[in-house]
Amino acid sequence: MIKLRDLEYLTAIDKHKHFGKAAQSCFVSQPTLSGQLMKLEEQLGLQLVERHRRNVMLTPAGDQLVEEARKVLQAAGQFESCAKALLDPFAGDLHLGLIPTLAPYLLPHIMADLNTTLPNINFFLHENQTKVLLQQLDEGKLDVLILPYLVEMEKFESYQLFDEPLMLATPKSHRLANKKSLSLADLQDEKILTLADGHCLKDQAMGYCFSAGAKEDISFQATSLETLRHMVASGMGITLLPALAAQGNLASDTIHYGKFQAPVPIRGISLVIRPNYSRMQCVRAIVASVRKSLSDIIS
Amino acid sequence: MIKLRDLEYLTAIDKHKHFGKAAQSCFVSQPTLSGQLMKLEEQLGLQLVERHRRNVMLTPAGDQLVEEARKVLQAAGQFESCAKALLDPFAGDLHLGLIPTLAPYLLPHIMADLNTTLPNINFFLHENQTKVLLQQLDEGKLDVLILPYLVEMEKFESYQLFDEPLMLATPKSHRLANKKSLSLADLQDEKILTLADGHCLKDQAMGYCFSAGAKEDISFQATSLETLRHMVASGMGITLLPALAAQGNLASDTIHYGKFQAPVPIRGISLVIRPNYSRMQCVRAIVASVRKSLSDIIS
DNA sequence: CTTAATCATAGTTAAAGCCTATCAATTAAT
DNA sequence: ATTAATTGATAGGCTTTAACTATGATTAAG
Repeated sequence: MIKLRDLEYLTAIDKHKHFGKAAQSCFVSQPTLSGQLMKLEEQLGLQLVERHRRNVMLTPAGDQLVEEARKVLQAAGQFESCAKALLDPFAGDLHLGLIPTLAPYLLPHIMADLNTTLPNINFFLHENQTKVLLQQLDEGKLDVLILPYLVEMEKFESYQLFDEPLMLATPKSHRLANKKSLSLADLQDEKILTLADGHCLKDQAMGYCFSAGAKEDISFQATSLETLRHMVASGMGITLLPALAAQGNLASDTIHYGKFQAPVPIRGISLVIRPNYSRMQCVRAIVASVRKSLSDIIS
Repeated sequence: MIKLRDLEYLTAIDKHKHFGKAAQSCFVSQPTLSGQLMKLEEQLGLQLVERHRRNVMLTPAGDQLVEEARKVLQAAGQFESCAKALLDPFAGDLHLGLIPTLAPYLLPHIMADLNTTLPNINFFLHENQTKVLLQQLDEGKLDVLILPYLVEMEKFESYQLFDEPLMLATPKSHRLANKKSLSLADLQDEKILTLADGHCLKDQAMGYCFSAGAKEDISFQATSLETLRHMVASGMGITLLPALAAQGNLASDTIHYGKFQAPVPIRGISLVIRPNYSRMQCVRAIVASVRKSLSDIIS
């Protein structure tokens, strides 16, 4: 295998037409350059340089190969400068995965600061259900997930970002809408509207509801939080909504969002990465930025 | 300095996503590849590979650098295949220098066989006076000269090709035109037309003439053999012409070309190269070809 | 719980690259 | 003409490094 150093020696000889000077320009001794060049010639099986006492010149073969050598060295230089540019840990593309019940309500609160804090990171946003996101994270298609933490993620590395309370969304006219102090126990025997299977919010919300003695309304399953919200607004039932979704879009005339007393049902939003993920500095910056952005909103 | 082998390891990892298989494809042991790759990462200061037990993947930086690495390796491959192509000693460009009093009369006799014998050599022909040719040979602008040998060429390497007799060119009406047996002594007291200074033929021809007791006609100097020939044809005098020039273009009605008896004046045509010239096999083939071509013509 | 797979580590060896010192050949100068 | 300087090649020794084998640690799967 050709060595890049040898190509440097060759181009140096071409430039200086003088072994001593060429060696100096390569910061090696003259015998070193002389020897390496001879080895290269032997390896290629052809003479590259005509040696004369007073006068060194390249053979036609040497001339052609110097051209090729320059191309190789240029490519190598590009490799190195590319590596140098990549050295900035706070630059490059970053694929962020979020779940549908979080993305549209969270992103408006965090992207501004993320883009300010990490101006050289290009964020690509991917919205998918937890299972898909984990798969893609594992495959390397995604770099970072932001979603509710589940035990099945223990093989990954995760950072707690914030706890998002779940609120009770009811029609204004509902008996629970005007209750002074609301607790999970109040849900007993209520029928709860839910999202479709696959949304982790459904499992979490229904977990709380079941333990409170409420039941799932199996007559309909919403495919998104917004349809769910519309169903509540049109009086078809009540449901648990994440605080960010409740806060953002009030639909205030028709829906009442009730805060629970302690113990408040929550979902713990975490940032998840592969263990050994290469851009930890970047991850830490994201964690800090999101926590900061959320500290003002979740009180 | 980056090493090409490391780039191969990197691309192999990208291809196989598996250290063992990648190592196998590079014909090294897995620890070797593992270690070299780690060194490369350390050297660049950035992580290229995410290592997991079950799953190896490139970091975004690694992904980009694999692209660069491929370009470098491709350039290196081109270098090597170019060297391979140059391995054929009977291929490539060859710059041949000749003097004006020889080129137009010799080339028609030798080029056909040269092109047949060395089909992959591209001959570039350069016509100049001896002094210029020697300078250009020394500078490497020319590879091979074909010209009359002079002692000042002893620092070069030379191969005798053939002896070209000099003939006496006279008008048909000249007293020497019809002489049965012609010798140099017959030139005594004749005035000889000559070429301009700088043409080595002038010096050689006049050397013979002077020692025979002839004189130079200083009233005019021809800039080429053809003008010289025309001057003879128009009766302005006599001159010595090289046999090849006499043979080719007879101008037979008006000029008589006389052969000298022994000692025949000649110029010894040699092939001259730099000592240590790299393409000796090619040179030997040229020498053989020219000698063969000329053996039929100079008898 | 054990087995297999996979990447990292440790220790060793062989080769390669580099250095200093010196030689040989040539040119330039006294 | 002899000496001094230049220049590329050679010799011998040192250091680095790339390679190997053997082994360890961790995880996934049977």
